[in-house]
Amino acid sequence: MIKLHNTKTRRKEAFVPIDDQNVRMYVCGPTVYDRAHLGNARPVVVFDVLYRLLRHVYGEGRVTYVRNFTDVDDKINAKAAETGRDIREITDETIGWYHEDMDALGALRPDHAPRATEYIPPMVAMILDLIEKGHAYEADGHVLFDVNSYDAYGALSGRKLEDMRAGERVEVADYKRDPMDFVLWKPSSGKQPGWESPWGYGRPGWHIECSAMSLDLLGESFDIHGGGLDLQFPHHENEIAQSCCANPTGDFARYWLHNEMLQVEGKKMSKSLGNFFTVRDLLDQGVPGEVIRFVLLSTHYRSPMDWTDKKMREAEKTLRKIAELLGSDPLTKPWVDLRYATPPQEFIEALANDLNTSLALTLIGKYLKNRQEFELVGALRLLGFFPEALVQTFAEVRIQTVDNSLVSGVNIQTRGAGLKTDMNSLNDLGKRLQKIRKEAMESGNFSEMDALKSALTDAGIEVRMSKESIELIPGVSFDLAKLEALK
RNA sequence: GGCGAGUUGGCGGAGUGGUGACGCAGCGGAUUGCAAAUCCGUGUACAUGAGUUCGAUUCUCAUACUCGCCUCCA
Repeated sequence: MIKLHNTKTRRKEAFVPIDDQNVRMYVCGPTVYDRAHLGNARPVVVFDVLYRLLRHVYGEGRVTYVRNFTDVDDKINAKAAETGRDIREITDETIGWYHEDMDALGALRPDHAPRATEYIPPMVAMILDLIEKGHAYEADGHVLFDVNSYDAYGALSGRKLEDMRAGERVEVADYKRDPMDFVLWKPSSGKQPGWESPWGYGRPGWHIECSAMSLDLLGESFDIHGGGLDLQFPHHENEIAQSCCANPTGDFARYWLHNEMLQVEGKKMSKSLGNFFTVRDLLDQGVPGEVIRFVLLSTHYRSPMDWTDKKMREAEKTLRKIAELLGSDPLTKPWVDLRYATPPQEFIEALANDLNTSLALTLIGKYLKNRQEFELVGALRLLGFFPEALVQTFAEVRIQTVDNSLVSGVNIQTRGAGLKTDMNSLNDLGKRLQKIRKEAMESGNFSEMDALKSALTDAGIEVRMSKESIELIPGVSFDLAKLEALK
C-alpha cells in the first residue's frame, strides 16, 4: 500500500491507481535553454524514486511516466537572440545535456519525453475547444483563459481570486478581462518562433502544453502529477483550469505531488547570490552522480533541502563504505547470490510511506553496518543505486605490505575499473610511503613520513595505515595535479 | 500584501499520544610510532505560552522566529 501526500487535499492518502495495469504519472520537465541546475535535479530524482517504486509494486511494464520538454519559451528566444544561434540547435543541445546529466544521477528516462513543439496542433485544438465552451476569449491577437469561468480556480494552491486581484506586483495588460486571466496563445513577430493558427501567426502560452500532452499520452484522467512546489501556482493551477474545462468528464490528475525547494548552504540558490551551480558543474568537479543522488534523497521531498558540502562529504563516505563491502573479496564473505537480491519489506514500506527516502537511507546504513549484503543490494537497486557502479566509482587502490615469517613483500590491489587516475603514480607513492615508513620505524624518526602523508592528504587521498597494510584512497576532492607535484 | 511550509540534541535528520531512531561530530575504551581507519561503549533535544488528555515532542489555538512561492532562475 503506497501512501502519498496529495497537495489537492493537503493530506496523506492511500494511492489507488485508476488502472493498476497502467499507472500513469506526469511530471513537469525543464525549459531547455541551459544546463540543468541542482534545483532542477531534485524533482527528477524524487520522481525517479516514485517511478521505481511504482514499477516495483505494479510491474515494470505497467507504469507510464511522461516528462515534457518545454522548447518554446521566451527564455529560449532570449538565448537565441543573445548568441545568434538557431532555436532548434539550442533546444536540441540542451535536451542532450539534460539527458546526460540526469542519467549521471541514476534517473531512469521517462517512457515519453515529448517536446512542446511536437504538440502545436493539439494545443491549438484544445484552445479552440476552450473558446467554444466559453472558457477562453480572443483579445488583441492573444487568446486568454477566463479564470472567472472556472469556479474551482485556485483550489490547488488555496488561493481565492478575490485575494489575488493583483496588479500590485505586475502591470496588467489592458486586454485582459481579469488580471488573473492567463495566456493560451500569443502573437509572434520577427525572429520569434511561431505557427499559423486561427488567431494568426503566434505561439502557445506556457501552460497549455502540459494539458495537451498529458491528454494525448495519459488520457483525460490519470494518477499522478508531479513537479516543484514553485509550479503549484500558477502553472499547475492553470493546467487544471484548462484541462478540466476542456474535458469536464475527466478528473485530470488525481494525486498532486510537489517537492520543496532546494537551498545551498542555507540560502536560496540564485544567480544574484552567486551560489548557483549546475549538475554538470558538480560532476565536472569529480563529484560522482551517486553522491548527488544520495544527498538529494537524504531529506524528505516535502521539506526544504539544504545542499551543503558537509552532506556531500558524508554521503561520499557512506557510499565508499558500501562499495568497500560489496567490492571486497567474495571468498571472505558468506555465500550470497546478489542477482536475486530483493529489497526488504521494511525498506519498501519506508518508501511507500510518502517516499520516506531519508528513512530508507537510514535502513541502508543499517544493512551496511550489519553486513546484510542481500538486503543492502536489494534496497540500493530500488533506490536507484547500482552496486556494480558503486564499486567502480569508489574504486580504491590498496597498497598492502606483507611481512610475516612466511612472506615479505608488497601486494597491490585495485578494485573496480572506474578509477580515473594515474595508477602508476599512486602505486609508486604507496611503495615510497611504505619504504619510508619501514625506515622510520627503525630509526624512530617519523618526520619525513608525516610530511609525505600530509601531502597525500592535501591532494585528496585518504591514507589508512595499519600494522599490515597501507591503503591509499583517492576521494572526491582528489587532485591529480597536486599528486604530480609530489613526484 | 496574498498563500504555504517549518521550528527535534553541537550539526544533519526520521518518527511517535505513554520505554525519546539513526548518521556525523564529541567523550571513554581496544588497537596504534602518533594519528587515521576499524570495533565496543556513552551523554545532551522535541521554539514559547495556553488548552484537550490519566498522560503531548506528537492533537488544538495563540505568539515569536525562519524559510519558500506569488518575480528572471525549479
